[in-house]
Amino acid sequence: MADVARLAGVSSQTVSRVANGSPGVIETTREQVLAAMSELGYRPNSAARSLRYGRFNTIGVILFGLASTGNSRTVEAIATHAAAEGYAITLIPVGAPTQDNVMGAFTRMGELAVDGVVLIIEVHLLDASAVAIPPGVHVVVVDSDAGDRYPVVDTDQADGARQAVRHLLELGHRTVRHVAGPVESFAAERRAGAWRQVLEEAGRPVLPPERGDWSADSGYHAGLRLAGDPECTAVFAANDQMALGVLRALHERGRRVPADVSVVGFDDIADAGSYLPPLTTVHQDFAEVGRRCVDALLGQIHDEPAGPGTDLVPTRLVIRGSTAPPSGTGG
Amino acid sequence: MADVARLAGVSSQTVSRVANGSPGVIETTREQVLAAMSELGYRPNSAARSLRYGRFNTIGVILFGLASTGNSRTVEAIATHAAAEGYAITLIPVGAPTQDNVMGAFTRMGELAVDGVVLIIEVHLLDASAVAIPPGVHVVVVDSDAGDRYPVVDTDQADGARQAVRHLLELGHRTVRHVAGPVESFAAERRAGAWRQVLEEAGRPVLPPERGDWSADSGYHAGLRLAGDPECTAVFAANDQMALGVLRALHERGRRVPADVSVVGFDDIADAGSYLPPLTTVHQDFAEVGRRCVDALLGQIHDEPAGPGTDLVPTRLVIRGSTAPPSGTGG
DNA sequence: CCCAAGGATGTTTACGTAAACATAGACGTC
DNA sequence: GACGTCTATGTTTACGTAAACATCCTTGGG
Repeated sequence: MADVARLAGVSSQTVSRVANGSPGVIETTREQVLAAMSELGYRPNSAARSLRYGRFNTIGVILFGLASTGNSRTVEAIATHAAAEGYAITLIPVGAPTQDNVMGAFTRMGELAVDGVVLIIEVHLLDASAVAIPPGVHVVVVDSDAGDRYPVVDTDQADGARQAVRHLLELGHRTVRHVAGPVESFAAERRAGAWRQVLEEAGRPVLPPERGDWSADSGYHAGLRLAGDPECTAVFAANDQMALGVLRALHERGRRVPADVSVVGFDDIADAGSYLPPLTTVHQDFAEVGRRCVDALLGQIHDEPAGPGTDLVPTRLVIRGSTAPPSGTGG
Repeated sequence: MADVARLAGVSSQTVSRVANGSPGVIETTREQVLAAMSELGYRPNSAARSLRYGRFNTIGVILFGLASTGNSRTVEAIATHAAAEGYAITLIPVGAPTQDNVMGAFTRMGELAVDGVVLIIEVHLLDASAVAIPPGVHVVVVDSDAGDRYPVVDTDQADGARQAVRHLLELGHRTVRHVAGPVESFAAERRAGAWRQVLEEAGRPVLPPERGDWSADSGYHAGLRLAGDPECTAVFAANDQMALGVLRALHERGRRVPADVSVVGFDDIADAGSYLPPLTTVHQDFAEVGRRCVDALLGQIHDEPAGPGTDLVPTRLVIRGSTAPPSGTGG
């Protein structure tokens, strides 16, 4: 900056004014400064700016991985929306969901140049770790039941699951089997809970859910078990990838979808419409989740008080070709 | 920091020494300082540190979106590996692959607190934009033909495609149809080029490729066109999602896979093994790509000279259930 | 023609940290 | 016991920026 000032024959303060578009710089001077800036390839030092302003204009995102569809799409939405607001995104990956790793992430985050953090990890892991979120760091949590302690933004998991199960019951299925996600996942538990609740309210039998790990492969193995049960005519899988595995298992065992068995997924990932058959599933608006996260965080950063509470983004059932009334045998 | 020093009864320099683990601090003093630090909840200001050191310990990643499987997995690998090296990742999303947007991303990057950048965007867009990478910012490019100007890390697209096409020819197919990715994509062009080359070398007819946009839906439409051609017995899709669409189209048109038509994909995404039938595909090692990006970038940052050149990560054909010799009719 | 007002620009200072240098005390050696 | 040496700690300074304040010049009115 000093070099630019020297070359342009002005003071560094004037350079600063030009760089920030402050008023009070005459046109000819501004042009000289701009010329000097481009000649020297000057670019402002953001570290010095941050030091001066006390802000980083950066949001941290702590997560376990981008592998899961939901995470990567939420992160993308956060990044896009934050960029529009002049904020950058710093990714803080946590290797495996262990206590040590979560602790490590928070330690690192403490040293990180962020004004706020979006947590896309299970908060009970946070509680288990003896690490508190550093005071002064603003937080928004995604996919969690921590609404009593933090501002939470989440898809309305329960309502989505209810729509899925009700759809199957309305088609005439006697009951609905469930392929659940891992117990550690709050979203998985919410979906399973809503599934159970709808069945109980309707007075239908509730068979124990199969348990998967979100992967298509785990869905396949769950599907093989379900395919062995001739009574099973409707399956609600906790995500689309497990639903894909279920479809494969049913196909291999000669059970037609949807003629013999109906299948519903959750997420509405881009590929779901191309499955065999195209998958009926619950659409999640990941972009909206990301957007609300950023808005909530920026609100906090800009000193708007933000207490705990849960902000639920609605879901919508997308009916495709994997669901139909049960065939004659069932009723 | 001054407060900590005052509370511990030492100078700020001693606090700094404790914070950085520098030698020359006696044990009792260190403990006093640590006690004061935790009492006051002190955490170092990374902006000041960056200003002092002239480094940010941060790597920027510029990309179009996380939607594509490859991108999100590469980014995840970059983030993980960078974290292990003490670097954070800043995500710089570019809305759409337009010249303006790319320019904007680079302008923002110029102001960003990064020591280096991984570019996961087509470099010809960069060239088209009248924006140069700011001098002093180190760059590594992924998925590009810019090996003559920048260090490039990439999957060995051509070899992967060759393996796929040769596999189909070796099974006895007369020729292989191709569902290509968008023309703007270097990876798509590389795969298409290798497909054509193998066919020409083998003296087989080269029919015009179908063109998709990576999505399963575009693969579906391409597949519908191919399904209408009874001569078509083997399809090489430029990615797994388009292959999924092709599978669906063939299924709808009553062409069995692999009995009537063999299909090969590219990427080996997690779900590929659960398609109907499980997809034969080319495995890409995204984690390795990410790792090499970080290594190359850190090498540059640490003043190891790094000229242009392309670092290719090998691929591997994964044979599953979607390929077989052509049925009697073909020969 | 002089002075007040206001706009353009320069000067000083502080942000939080750590390197470089300075100091002061302890210890060993002859 | 005096001197050099080493260790623990303190003091000064600079990193690049922008707010706050100071200065200078122009302009217009009396």
